[in-house]
Amino acid sequence: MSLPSTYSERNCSLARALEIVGERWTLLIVRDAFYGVRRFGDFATQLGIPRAVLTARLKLLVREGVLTRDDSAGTVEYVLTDKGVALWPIVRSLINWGDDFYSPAGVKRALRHDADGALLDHEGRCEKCGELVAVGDTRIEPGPGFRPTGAEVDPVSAALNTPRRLLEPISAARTTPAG
Amino acid sequence: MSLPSTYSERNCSLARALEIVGERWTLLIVRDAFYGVRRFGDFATQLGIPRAVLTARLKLLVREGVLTRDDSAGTVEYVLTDKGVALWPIVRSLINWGDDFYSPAGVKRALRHDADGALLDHEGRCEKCGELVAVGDTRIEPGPGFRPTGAEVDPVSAALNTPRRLLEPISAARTTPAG
DNA sequence: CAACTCCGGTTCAGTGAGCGAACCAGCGGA
DNA sequence: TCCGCTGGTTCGCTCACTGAACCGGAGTTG
Repeated sequence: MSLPSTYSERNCSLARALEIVGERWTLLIVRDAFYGVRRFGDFATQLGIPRAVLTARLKLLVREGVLTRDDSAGTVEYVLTDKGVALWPIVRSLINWGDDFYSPAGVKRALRHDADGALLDHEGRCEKCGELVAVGDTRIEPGPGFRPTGAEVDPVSAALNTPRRLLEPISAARTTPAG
Repeated sequence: MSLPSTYSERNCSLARALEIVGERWTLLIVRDAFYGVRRFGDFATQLGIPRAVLTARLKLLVREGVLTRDDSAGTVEYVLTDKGVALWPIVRSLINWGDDFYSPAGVKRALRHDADGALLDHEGRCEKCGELVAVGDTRIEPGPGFRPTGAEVDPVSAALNTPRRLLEPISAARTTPAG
């Protein structure tokens, strides 16, 4: 959020957190990272974000240790660190609030415990086994409020609208097209 | 966040939520509302936000049903609605993340179950009784990471740095000064 | 009733961030 | 050698944020 560095209320961790993830687009980038997006171009097309802004946000997130920039595999990959994964409760509660108040037809994307397929409650617990479900054990899939746009021919969008586990890279969907 | 209204990814409740609470300053205003701030001038001085921006944010939050503007008591009061109180998990998880990664000396403000004085865990449960603590039953007080700035002579700041329950208005602290 | 104060705003010029579209460079194949 | 893919950078334009001054109604005081 780049509040003035002489920000008066240093004693609030909320302000500190917002300096990192409070800027425009940043949490949407993080969300896509949870969904498995890892490549610059995929973030750009999925979000429709200006590429210069995307560059700036990715740089900030890497500098702050939320993402790592992995260059070793020939293609650049941006992957969530543990610190980034720790943002999941924030992302989840924002999704829940949006679903509760702006999606009368039901949740747009349902979160399930991958092990037993049961839905998660608002605290992130499995409604069947009561377990606190880890991010990697969470499956996401279109819910009753989902509205297919019909124009998702690109493999990345198609992969994102298919039931899959969080953090699982979608790169596979690109290199091995569905057809 | 005022994403372009033709925002491509309508199927994400996160984007919808960020259109309301993702703009600069908005979540800080909501946080202060949880802390008991209700008056225009108090928001302005506590946050150091430009008054024109504060006007715009309050208007948006009232229009969206997060706050109500109560004019009946002679003075204008902005109070959280149920929809606004439902933002608490978002605010709490942001505070937790900020404390975890940017406050090595410990939490800046501790959240406790007012009934038994025990701390809350990251899910908002009382560590002693295990109960999911409602917002109004939460007490907030300076924690080990708190750094007194020493210059808080105004009664509002003083009240905010004193153990007190969430949502309890600080108006009392203004009309009945401590001395 | 006039002067003063408090308070919730509005106005306004200056600036910086976001925007979109074009451009650039390295690399791997054909 | 040419081509296309990919991860960026460059560059005007616009618009929201900034800070400081100003405004007007409601008490209140002499």
